[in-house]
Amino acid sequence: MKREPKLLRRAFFNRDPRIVSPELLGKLIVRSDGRKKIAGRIVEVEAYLGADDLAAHAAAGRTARNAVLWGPPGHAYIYFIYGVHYCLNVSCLPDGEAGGILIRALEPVSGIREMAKARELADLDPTMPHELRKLTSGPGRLAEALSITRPRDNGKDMVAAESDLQVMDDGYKVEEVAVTPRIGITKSAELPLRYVIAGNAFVSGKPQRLKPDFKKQR
DNA sequence: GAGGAGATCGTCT
DNA sequence: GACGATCTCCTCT
Repeated sequence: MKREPKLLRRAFFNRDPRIVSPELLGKLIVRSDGRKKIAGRIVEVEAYLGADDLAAHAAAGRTARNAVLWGPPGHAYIYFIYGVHYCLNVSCLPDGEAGGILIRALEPVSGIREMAKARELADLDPTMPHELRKLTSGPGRLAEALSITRPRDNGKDMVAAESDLQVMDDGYKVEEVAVTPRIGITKSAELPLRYVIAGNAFVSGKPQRLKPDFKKQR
């Protein structure tokens, strides 16, 4: 099933975020740190649109802060929030049109020790599922785990071969996508623009109660 | 287990 | 000068 990860093409992101979001689930975010690869599988995203979407940073028009959202597709838009956290988005749509996808949660795939160190959870036990969740189950958490910051990564091309922050496809197939309203916003809060891999344990928020018929996934 | 508050700063009004 | 696409810790039940 899975194969050697391949870089996504820019054309993948040159579409409406609502189209790209569900397809982005199951792909890998890969941080190259020297020889080390730190990777996580995308299990939760939110689409943010342009002027019509009041919750989007692009809604107020183009500013120095959100310029990446208006630029070419496949680039990293990193913003700083609550004076504490960074969050990672990938720009969508062609140069001149605003749109992006917030990466809200990852399932750790490789470099778990490095993630734990970056999160200052050095004594975390990677064999305990509820401990692993603390690494990347939330936008602020995953940015910290991958050492993503605005000064370092904003505007970075995520589909360039030489980039140290990339989006890749290893052939993983998502079985079921669930769609819900977005989290933590007040404007346009009713729009169903949050996409998650149904039943995945690394989705942010309170751990989902597993249904009795839930088949443990591999 | 649930709920609330504090942290802390860039960005825009 | 206000506030935000969040997380953690603390208190109360």
